[in-house]
Amino acid sequence: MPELPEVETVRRVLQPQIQNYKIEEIIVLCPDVIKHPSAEAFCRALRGATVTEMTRRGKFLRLHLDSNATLVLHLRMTGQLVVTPESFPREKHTHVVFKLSSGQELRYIDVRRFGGFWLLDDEESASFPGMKKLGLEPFDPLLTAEYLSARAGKSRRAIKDMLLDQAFIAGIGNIYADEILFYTGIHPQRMCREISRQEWTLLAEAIPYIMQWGIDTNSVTAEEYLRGMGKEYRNTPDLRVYGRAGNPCSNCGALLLKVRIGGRGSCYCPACQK
DNA sequence: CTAGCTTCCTGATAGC
DNA sequence: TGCTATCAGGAAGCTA
Repeated sequence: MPELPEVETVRRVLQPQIQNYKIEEIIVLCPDVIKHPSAEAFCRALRGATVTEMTRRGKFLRLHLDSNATLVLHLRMTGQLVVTPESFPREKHTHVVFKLSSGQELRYIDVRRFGGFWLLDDEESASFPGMKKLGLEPFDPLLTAEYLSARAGKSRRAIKDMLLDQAFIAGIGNIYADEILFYTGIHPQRMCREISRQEWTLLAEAIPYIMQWGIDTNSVTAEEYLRGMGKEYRNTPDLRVYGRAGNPCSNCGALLLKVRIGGRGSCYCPACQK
């Protein structure tokens, strides 16, 4: 599932391939993925618009247009966004195709169809519920031990659950939440109110560090990205705990455990994480 | 405020 | 081989 580092990778790869090109035609193969407005109005409003910039906020991607509107996209679990030559065979779960003035196609592929698009005018953008309540970006200098403990320090929620809360910090998903907690030596089930000042400081440092590490290890060329059809943008071999339950901890050799926290599988080292 | 559940969806995998 | 059951999960919406 794409989290902030993967979404950032998509942005970096695709921005040069869509920036300053016009969307000449839109083909909606599965109207379900158009969340706002209707598929018809979506196509009508987008046709002829030029993409001026591509940005990211949390796990959302935004295509800024020259028409005072923004195309917002969330990949959720299995969404993929790729730019391909027109002649490329269409993947099975291709739901939207944007024909660009470059002659290429921007395609949205999503096996589980959890993701989707919102086309918002400036007014709607400002009040868009999905983005309005997002917390700080991991790289925001305001993300300090003070911010973290002020926002979460009194909560009885598990720290793992809190890290996944997009209103707390934007962009952390299940994989990197586990990695951040392993890095800081904090047990995922610890209540936020039991987290010490020193540990909040550690978290404030680990959150941007692990996110940057994710971006760095995910780095791919446009060719590699296209070869994987927008999937091969993550280097999982380097993950320390996620998906490794039952295997020895890379730090101490103890067997990694898996528990459910807030309905999500959580891997951790019982020896390294207190 | 919070915990806990359900919903959306398909593919991979396990068990028989 | 082929069936069914289970699981994976981001985020919203709901109840208690």
